[in-house]
Amino acid sequence: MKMSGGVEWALHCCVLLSAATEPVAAAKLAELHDASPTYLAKQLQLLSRAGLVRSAPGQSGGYLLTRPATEITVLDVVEAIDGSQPAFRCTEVRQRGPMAIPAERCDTPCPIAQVMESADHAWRDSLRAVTIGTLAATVTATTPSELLNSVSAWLSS
Amino acid sequence: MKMSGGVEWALHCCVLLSAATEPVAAAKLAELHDASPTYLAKQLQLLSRAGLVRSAPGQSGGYLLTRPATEITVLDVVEAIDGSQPAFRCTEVRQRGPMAIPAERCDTPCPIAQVMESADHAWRDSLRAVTIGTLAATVTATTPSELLNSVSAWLSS
DNA sequence: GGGCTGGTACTCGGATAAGTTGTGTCCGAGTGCTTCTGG
DNA sequence: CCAGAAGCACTCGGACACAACTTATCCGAGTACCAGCCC
Repeated sequence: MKMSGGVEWALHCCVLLSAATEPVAAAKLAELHDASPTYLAKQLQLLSRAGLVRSAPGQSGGYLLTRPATEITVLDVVEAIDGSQPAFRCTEVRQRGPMAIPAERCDTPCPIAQVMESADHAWRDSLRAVTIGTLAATVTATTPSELLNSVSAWLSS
Repeated sequence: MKMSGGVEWALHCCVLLSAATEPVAAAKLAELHDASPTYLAKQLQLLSRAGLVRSAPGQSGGYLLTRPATEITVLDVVEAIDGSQPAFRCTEVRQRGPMAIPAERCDTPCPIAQVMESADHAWRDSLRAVTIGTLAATVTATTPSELLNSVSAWLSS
């Protein structure tokens, strides 16, 4: 039960991109977060496939959000990186072994799977309630403005 | 983001053990669930270490629940098998890279970690709300009594 | 006949190998900027 | 001086190795039951 480590980097990138007006190259994002440039590039490609960011090729290219940050939920990013499949997958143990229950008598779903699905929904709802915009607002509120300015200045360099 | 497959087997075993009065051997549980005997044995050992089940050695030994099924939550089983660590672990990206924020200025927790922790709590709360007893009651209510009887008869054989 | 002792067969427990998924990396295709040349 | 086109440097994109973890397995230690023996 371990989430991909790339999720954290992807979220940080999205928060940063929400404050950027020009495309930011993957290499810059990687250097800023002290991450593997090539590996973070892979995560950005996943975000691009999910339609959350748009890549701008060329010399002064990079990545940019496709939507306003307030319309991108944390769940969107998590599912883009980590996949949208639930953590628990019922293998229908009931229908296996010497005491197997025939499939036609399994009209009700396995209660274990139900519990897991319910928990998964609760988790996803919690992540869906927060947007990248919310995160960015919290960051700007709790970080000294001088630091924010130095970061944007570093990005332009 | 994938949970250990052993969780499902462990939960099924606990539900079955909640209805057992005599110790049930790991080999029987494995055969009933059509699982690897040795691998399921490992899961049972994890449950034993967590104090959820008690092993009875000897010729007619096996496993038995240590507490009433109504006092064992699904979360207990999940954490016993899959570990109690949260799926997301904050690596404090803020304190890394050229624009690192000094640790002494990080008085507020990373908002990303906060969101993830909140979602994790929601997930755990959902799993904690259901006990093995609840699951067992659902199973007995939705399964024909003849099948339940044949299972207990098979266990005694 | 009852109690004790030794043997045995069964159980669990930890230490030990393969498969699969994440992690990290590399090089090729494509595009926008720059510069040089010609009018 | 301006327009056009070629060159170039930078970008992203997908295909390729490495590592960690989950999965699966084996063999050894320990214990309750059972049979035999002694009292």
